[in-house]
Order: sequence, then C-alpha cells, then structure tokens
Amino acid sequence: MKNERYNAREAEPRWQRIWDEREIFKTKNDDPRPKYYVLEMFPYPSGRIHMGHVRNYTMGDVVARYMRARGHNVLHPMGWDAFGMPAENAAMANKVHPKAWTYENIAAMKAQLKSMGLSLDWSREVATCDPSYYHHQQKMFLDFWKAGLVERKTSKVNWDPVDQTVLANEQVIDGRGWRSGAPVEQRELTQWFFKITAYSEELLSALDTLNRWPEKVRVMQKNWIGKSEGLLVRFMLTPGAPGDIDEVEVFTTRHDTLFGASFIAIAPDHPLATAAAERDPRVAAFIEECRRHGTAQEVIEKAEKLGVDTGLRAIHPFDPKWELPVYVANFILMDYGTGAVFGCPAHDQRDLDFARKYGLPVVPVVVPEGADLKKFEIGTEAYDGDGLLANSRFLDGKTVEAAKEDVARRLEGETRGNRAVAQRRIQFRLRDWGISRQRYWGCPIPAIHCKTHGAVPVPVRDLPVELPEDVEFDRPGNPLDRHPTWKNVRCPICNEPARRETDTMDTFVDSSWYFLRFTAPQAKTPTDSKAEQYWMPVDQYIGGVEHAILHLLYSRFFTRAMKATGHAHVDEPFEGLFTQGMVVHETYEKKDGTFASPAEVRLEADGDKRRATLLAGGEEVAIGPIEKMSKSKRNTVDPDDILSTYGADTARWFMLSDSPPDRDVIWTEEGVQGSYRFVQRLYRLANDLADLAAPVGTPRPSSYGPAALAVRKSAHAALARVSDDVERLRFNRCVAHIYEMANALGAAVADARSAKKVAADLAAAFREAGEILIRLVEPMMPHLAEECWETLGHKTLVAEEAWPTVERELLVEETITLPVQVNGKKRADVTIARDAAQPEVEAAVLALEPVQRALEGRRPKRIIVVPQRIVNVVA
RNA sequence: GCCGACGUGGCGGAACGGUAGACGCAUGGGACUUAAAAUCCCUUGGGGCGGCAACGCCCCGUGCAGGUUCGACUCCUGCCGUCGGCACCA
Repeated sequence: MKNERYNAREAEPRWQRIWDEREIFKTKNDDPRPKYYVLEMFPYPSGRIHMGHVRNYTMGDVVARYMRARGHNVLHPMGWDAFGMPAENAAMANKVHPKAWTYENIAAMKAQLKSMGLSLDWSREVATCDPSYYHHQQKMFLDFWKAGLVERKTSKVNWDPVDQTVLANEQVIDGRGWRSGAPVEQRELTQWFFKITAYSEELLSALDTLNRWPEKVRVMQKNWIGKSEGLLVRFMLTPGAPGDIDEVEVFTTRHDTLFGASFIAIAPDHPLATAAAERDPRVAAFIEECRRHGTAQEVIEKAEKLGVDTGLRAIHPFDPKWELPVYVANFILMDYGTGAVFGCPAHDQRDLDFARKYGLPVVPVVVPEGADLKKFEIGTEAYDGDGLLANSRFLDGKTVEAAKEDVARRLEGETRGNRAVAQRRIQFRLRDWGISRQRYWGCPIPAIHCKTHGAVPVPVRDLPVELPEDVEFDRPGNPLDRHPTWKNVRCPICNEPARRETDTMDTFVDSSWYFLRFTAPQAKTPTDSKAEQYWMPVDQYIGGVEHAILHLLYSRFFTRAMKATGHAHVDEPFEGLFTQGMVVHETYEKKDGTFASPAEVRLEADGDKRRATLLAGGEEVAIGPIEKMSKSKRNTVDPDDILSTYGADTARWFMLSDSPPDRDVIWTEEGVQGSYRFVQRLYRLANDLADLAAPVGTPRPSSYGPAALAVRKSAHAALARVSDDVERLRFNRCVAHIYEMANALGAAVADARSAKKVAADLAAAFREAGEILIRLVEPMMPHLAEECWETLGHKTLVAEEAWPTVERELLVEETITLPVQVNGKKRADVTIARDAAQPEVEAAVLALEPVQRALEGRRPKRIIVVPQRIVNVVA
C-alpha cells in the first residue's frame, strides 16, 4: 500500500494534459447520441477569475460531465464577453490599447479556467470583440433593420458632460457619473433602438412555458414588462387652448372612477405643457424647475407632488357642463401611457396628495360592499380596494368590473371627429432597447449618414465594419468620432461624401446571441442552420441572478428577432435556467476602521468563540458580518491561491458542499480544509481498495454474504440518490450522499483489514463499490477521480466511463424497521417483513413492551399502518 | 408602497404530510507519537429521572398564535422578523 498523500499540484496538470491530448471534450455536431447543451454565463475578461466564476463553472461542469456519462453528446463551450468600458478605462489610465489589454486578460483567465479542470470544448471559444464575431452581429443588425426591428429615434439619455458619453442607468450613482462624479444631465439624443416592444406580449406570455426557470426570475420579467389593460380617453378642452390643440388624451386603468375625477394632470414635457408654457411664464418656470430636479433618482422618489394650473379646462366625457382644471404635474411620466392622466383623488394615493395640496374635490365613487356611503370618508389614505360604485350616476351600484365595461362600451360607441372618444388599450411598461453608445470598444453600428439619403445601411459586402486600431485615449469622449479618417465614407446610394456612424452597440447585444454562435462558431453566416437546429435550445443555462432581467430578457428578444430573420428556429433560447447564489465571506475590521483581507488574518478557536488576529503584528481584528466578496470590504479570496494551495478538486468540492446552489455559500478556511481532508481520505480509501478489492475483470460471485451485500447496498443507494440530485442540481445533497457512502465503505474496509483475509464475495463488492464511488465523484472532483481510477487498476479514463446502472433490487430490504408511534409520539421500533399484512403488523406492534406501557391499559381505537413508513397506534 | 423568497442545534444545512437535526464545519474528550503534524475513535438541541456501570426511560423543542390531520418543519389563517427585486407605470 502506498502511504504518500495525493499531490494535486502534480496530478491535476497531468490529467488536464491527458484530457487535452485525447480531445475527450471536443464536441461534434453530427453524433447519433441525444444532444445536451450546458452553458454557464460567459465572463467579462477583467483579468482574473473570482470565486463567483469558480462556483458557476463548477456547477456547469458537474452537469456537463454527468450528462456525458449518461450517454449524451454534450456541448459545453466557453467564450468572452469582451467589449466594454473597463478596457477603455484601462487604456486611459495605463496607456494600453483596449484590444491588447483585453486579449492579455483573456489569456490569463483562460489559463485559470484550464487549471480548474473544466470539461470545456475550447475549440469553440469566441470573443465578442473579434471581427469574426461582430461581423455577424452587424449582419444581423442589417437584417433586423430590414425587418423593421431597428429604429432611429430621439430619446432621453443620461449624459455625462465631463466624460462626454451616454451612461447606462447602472452607471449613474446618486445622479452622478460613476467615473467623473459630474452631475448627469438628461439629454435628448438621436439613438438606435431595437424594437423589443414589438415582442412585449410574446415575451410576457411565453414566460408561462418556461417551467424550468426559477419562479423568481419569471416574476421579475413579468413585472419588468408590466402589462396593464386600460382605456385611452379623449377629453375636449374648452375653447382658448394654445396652438391648435383642442383635446388631451389620457390613459387609465380605472375608468370605473371617471365620476370621481377632479383634475387632469400632464407631464412637464407633454406637448400641451410646452404650448401652455409659451404664453404662461408660471407654467414655463415650473417646467424648468422639474427639468432641473428630474435627473437624480433619489430626488424623484422623495419629491413632493407639485403642479401648476395651466388655466386650461377639460370637459368631462359624460357631462359637457363639467369642467376639470388641467395641471402640469411633476409626477406624471411622459413615456408611459399618453403622458396625461385624469386625477381621481379618492382612489389613488398620488392624486389624493395632489388634491389635498391644491384644494381639489375628493369624491369617493367606489365604496366597500356593505359600507355606509354617508359615513365613508376619505382622509389621508386613498381607497384602492374593491367595492360598488357610488356618486356615479348610471354606474351606481355596479361592481368595479361591470362599471369599467360600461364606461368603455359607452365611450367607444361615441365619436368625435371621426374617432371614438375612447378606445381600449394594452399598455406595457417595457421600453424599446436603446443600443447606441458613444464608445470605442464596442461593435460598430453598420450605418452611414448621408445628407440626401439619411441613415443608410452599410452594404453587406462591406462588412465587417472594423474598429480602427490607431486611436487615442488622451481625452474623454468617443475616439471614433475624433479619428481623422475612419468616419469619412461615401454614401452607398449616391456615392457622395457621407459620415460613418460612430456609435457602437451596447455590449448587451454581444451577449444576446453568443449561445447561438457556439453551435457553429466558424460558420460563414451568423448561425449554421443545421447546427443551430441540432443544438438549440440550451438545455441548462447557469449564471447569477443579477442578470434576471437585462441579459435574459434581451437574449429572449434577440432569439425571436433572429427567428424572424431566419437565423434561428427557436423562440426561447434557454429551456432550463438556474441562478446560483453568491460566494460570501466574513469581514475583518481593524481598530482604525479599515479592513484586513482573509489572507492577512489568522483564525483561532477560543473556547466556543473564534478570534482573528493579524498575521503581521498580531493585532486583534473584529470578525464582522458575512458579506458578498468585494474589494472595498477586502473579504475576497483569490482563486489562484486556493487552486495552488489545495488544488482545483478541493475548491470545486467545497463550492458544491453545504449550501444549496441557489443560496449564498459562505467561504471559510475551515470548510476548505475539511474538503481537502476528504480529498486525501478518498485517495487513501482508493489505495486501500486497490489492495483489498478483486482485480479488474474478476467475474462476479454467484452470491454475496451479509458484509458484501451491505457494501453493495450502500453503493447502489448512493448511486440512486446522487443521480437524482445531480439532475435536480441539488449538489449539496450529492456531496452528503457521497460522504455517507465513503464513510460506510471506509468502515467496511477497516473491518476487512483487521480481519486480515477478504472473502471473494467481499473483494468483488469492494471493487464494485469503489468504482461506483469514484464514478460518482468524477463530475465534482475529476482529477482525483482519474487518479483513483488508475489506482484501482484501470487504464481507461473515468471521465469516459458510462454512469453505472442502479440495481433496484438492492434498494429493497426483505425485513424493514418501522418506527412505532402511540398517539403520534414515537415509542418503539418494529422489525418486520417488508410485505407483512396489516393484522400481522398490528399484532407485532401491540406485543411491544414500550407500546403497552404507553397505552397504560387503554385499548387502541385505531392502528394506522403506512406500508414501509410508519405505524401509529391511536388510543 | 407593491411583488417575491426565507425563518430548523454554536454555524452551513438534511428531512415524498410519517423516527426532526442526515452530511459537513466547529467544540470537548481520548488513542497513536519523545513531541508536533497527519490520522483514527468517542462526544455535543435543552431539561429531567433511574443505575456502580454498560445503558435505559420521560418531558420540551423547527420565528410567534391558532387551525386541519391518527400524525405538521412540511398544508391553511393571522402576526413578527430577515433578505432580494421593482418603485410616482395612472
């Protein structure tokens, strides 16, 4: 027997090399086995992987390796979400070209991922910043344009006046640019949009078909799309309105409360407000005030409801004599509905606040059923519950639903001009996707601006529009715009001098279709139809929940748009989605309020408490709350340190143990050491088995004794449970089952060693159980598994071995031990034949001494026998 | 404010409506060793009773209060708390 310890540092690269050489993870597109596509969200090449990546890619690898063993042709690719601002920031800070910076990072991170032993097909690697990738993205942009899914329009954006660029909402912190710190302005800019709203209804309703998605994510997307059904109602204005405007159209979902209306409110940037401002300086001043406040999110949330009376009056659609004042109000949004509402203070909190401030009438028109109308008063809280209509003329006594229907039908039937006074409308919260970025390091938008012909598509033969490499980052703003020649082109239609579009695409575009590109990464078109039809959809997608809306919604849209333009055949890209939890770590706060990193701290047990001291100097530091790993709290752990100290398998095993995969996992040094101990234990166990187990190829004995049978039973029980739990992605339970089996097998081995001689049936059971154990471990700790497999005498790779078949009959016991309850409290156990009939069980149970004692002479009223579960004696 | 998830030992967490606490971490004790490391064995929800002892037995216990059930961590109702998402969306 070998006594040396398992040396991960030596063994892991060795096995990685062997997998590489034999190309066992290279996937073919034509293969008779059923396909399985496993994908983890590809990383941004920041330079180093972090623990979140380790967790994410370990989970995906377990699934990939398991499905491969189950006989599937598995696609498990990896690539790089390689465009984006950090590369430009690095260029500005360190004078390196974004391209060089990005590719260096990719090389470094690829090496790190390789050291994790992931079963990836690296031959399919793509980087979104490579022209061979974004070429196809530009082609699809043109196809989408042709299909009417691209639009150029003016919209409000966050503009950083110092860095001279549009910022994404996520990059605006407390109303300031995250880099410059300058107050962000709202600017009207002409931008390129993808018409995701064309799919609002589909994207919403198809959520119901995604039954292998987390409920949480579906709900988040549903709320984001935000469908509401309501009514557009046109209110006539009394004569004297500015310009030639003679009506204002509002959107409402509460048309039942139309008789509770006491004002009309319009957004500060509503055309009617603009018109009113021209002749009323008070209105103009108010609009100006709103504009100044309008940027910072926080201000908007806390702002008081304010408005100004325009002096205009609107006429109630059911009563020509009823006039309602028209206010410009700061809480009305121009980009939802029509930018105008009718205010019903009694049943809307915002309207109530507003009405109280400006002394407008508050008339309740919906009263809870059974309530007394005379006593029903609105104080400071609007009533938004259900009830019956009141104070509402012909609607009185109707339910809310019936009143809505009545109002809609009446107003639809009435016309003014040649249009109905009202029409039903389904309104979505979802907006079109603005993809223009005034940035260098992104996919160029393939368009040319011609004085005569406007925005013209770049001809397909001129694709790709490549990024120029000779650019300067010495000033803020978009280097493409400053490039001396790049933007000077000729109009594809008239050949006159024209200007190339210098905006690039939002990087979310890049990540919206990479999973499709992986199916045929070398194809000359965006996708290869045959490969795409074979592989799509992704069977299991795994990533962080932070992408629940943006990336996952954009990808769903993009896939549909690709289908519409002939680049894909599926509607939904991801059949199964799993969102994993974060990796968190406790924090260490020094006396001066700064933080120490885990690597700088020594932890000791102090009775039942723990103490943390600095390695350098010995100062005691406070053990703080467990938080998401972050640079500011310095509670990060570098995967490289873990991989070189303990090896990839230990890191992988720890990532999978303890916490359920969808919850946060707490990274602890003790936990990692526990995993490392198990790695060594398994290695010792494999070596012991190599001595005790029957040699490879020994025929199975015709029968097994009790000891051998027990070994086989525990192995097959573990096999059944682990298989089930891998499929349901419950890796923490897999880990527990494997521990259990290793404990049982270890004990049996220890017994056998002390007995000196191993019977043939036990030796055979040891071989079988040992091989099952190693096979179960392989998806999680692949290097160790190969090492142990070799130790057991195999020349093959365990990664290429089929998943063993459970022998069900081993899981069924002849005699079983049932817990026995008396009145629901456990009092005894009874061991009885598995298929014993009810009277037999009853007799056995009543004969038990503890049962008799618990009955205290009472006669049992009932005996409930749940076969193979439990017995309950009711007295 | 709205939506959602979660509340179980010292900690992470197990438990088709059927023996609550699997498995791991940590704790305490012990074996091996000159010693340490490594390894192995035992111990650990709280309280109580009996026994020299091995051990046996009883009561309480899954955020709180109720309910359904032979039986509830699990299902239902109402609270309390923690976390996450959205947030003037008419």
